[in-house]
Amino acid sequence: MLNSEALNTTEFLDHISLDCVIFGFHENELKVLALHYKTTKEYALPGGFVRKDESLENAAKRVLKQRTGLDNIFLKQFGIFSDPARSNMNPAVKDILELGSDVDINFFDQRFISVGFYALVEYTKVNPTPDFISDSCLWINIKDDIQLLLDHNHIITKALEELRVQLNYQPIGYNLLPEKFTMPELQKLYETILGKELDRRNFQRKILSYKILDKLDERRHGGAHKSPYLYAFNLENYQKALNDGLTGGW
Amino acid sequence: MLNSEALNTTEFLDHISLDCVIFGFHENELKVLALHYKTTKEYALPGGFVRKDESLENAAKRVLKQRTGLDNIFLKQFGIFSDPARSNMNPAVKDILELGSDVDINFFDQRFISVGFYALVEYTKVNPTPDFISDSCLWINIKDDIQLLLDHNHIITKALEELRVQLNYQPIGYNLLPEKFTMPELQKLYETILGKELDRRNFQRKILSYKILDKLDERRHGGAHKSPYLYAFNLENYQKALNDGLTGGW
DNA sequence: TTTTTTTGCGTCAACACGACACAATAATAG
DNA sequence: CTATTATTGTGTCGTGTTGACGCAAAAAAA
Repeated sequence: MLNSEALNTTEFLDHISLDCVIFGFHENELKVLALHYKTTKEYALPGGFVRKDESLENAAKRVLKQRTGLDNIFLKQFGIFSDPARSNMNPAVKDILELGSDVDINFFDQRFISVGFYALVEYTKVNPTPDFISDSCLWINIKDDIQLLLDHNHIITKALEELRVQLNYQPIGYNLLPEKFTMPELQKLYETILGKELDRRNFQRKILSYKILDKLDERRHGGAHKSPYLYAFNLENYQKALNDGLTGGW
Repeated sequence: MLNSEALNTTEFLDHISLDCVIFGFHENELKVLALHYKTTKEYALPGGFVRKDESLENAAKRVLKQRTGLDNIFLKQFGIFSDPARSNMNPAVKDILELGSDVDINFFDQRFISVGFYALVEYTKVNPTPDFISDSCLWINIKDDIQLLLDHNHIITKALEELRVQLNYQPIGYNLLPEKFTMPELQKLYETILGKELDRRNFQRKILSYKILDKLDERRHGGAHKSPYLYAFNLENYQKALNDGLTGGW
């Protein structure tokens, strides 16, 4: 089961790792992609190391591609986790030891400074794929407070804080929702990220004022009650809003 | 001139460096602290490496203390610079070679992933102190477009962008201005960071609405024309605004 | 004493925001 | 087939915020 990434630790820079908080939105819940280790049965964030001729961003994209199958996803570096004690007694080392004597245990047992990235992905497009020390790759619900490896819970908390800040000066949603969606769905996404409820009518007025949505002629049928209109993001204006920011302030 | 930091390269983690963009405000100009190398005569940002038992934040604080003499200054990690090509052909290696054969040239000549921090300091309190490969430590004006080492100009640009973002959801000024200051001085600081002019009266109304300023009974005399009132930051409310954010958005 | 520039304080219309009202739907229950 | 019920589309209204600008007071310099 060992793949080439696991064996050739000499390909990687020492001391530097990265962890990805991959956010997905499904059934009105905010979820994060996690791995479940074969041996210690612990949960962990998908992570990886940096090749000696590779940028951090490319390393993160490589990890994301391997765990989700996706390219071109929204990705942002949001923090660094460098407490010297953070990787002491890393139980994942046990998982790696089980994999055989050809594994460079010295590489995995060193101190790592980990760079945190968060990614926004469309839940249904993800094909969760475990790595060589995991038996599964799965979505965990943020609200479930599942205990993760090392400081990974802390990393998720910090990623969510950054995502909330981002919500205030950038549009969000294109990466998390399907192509067509209803206004209540978009609102639920915002409410879930913010952790609080918003007024339905004021939300619609504000989000429409950004001009990043195209109202379609279609409606979503099948649900009970009045069928809502479908919307799609106007990519041109969305991209402009990403670059210029939304509210401005000064 | 070699200090212990220069000699004991084995104390440091490989591949990881940090660079500090230390902002100061003087004579209505935004400045950045830079080093001037002895041999290559190049300008560079103050930087350093991470001890094997030290967090990145503490390493940055150590560098700041050494270059400015200051403790407890505003410090924020704002980006990582990891392009594999960024430290190729580093001319600073030449500077280090000149310092003698007891220098571990292999340490300095490796690939570095550099973590960027920016700091906000009170100009007059800084005691600029060169390091062992520099003959001077000096303030350079951001507008002067002085050519710096490697990607350091790019790092400054990114730091300034982050500072501008910060301006929109956090108060700024306590770390950059003296204890007492006038409203026009505070406005000039904002205008310099933003790179645009603001309406005097609207600026005052908005900044006062944040309740982070105490208006003093003193005025600044000596300048030509009407003497402006002095203000001081209300530290309690300032700290609250730092934690809670200013405008909110959602 | 006059001039010139800056500062303190204020006004007004346009716009944005929070709270809430009401009619139109659409699946479902009777 | 009709009534029910929860949800959605649209609008209003009072309040607060913002941008643009007016004017008199002040203080050094002419």
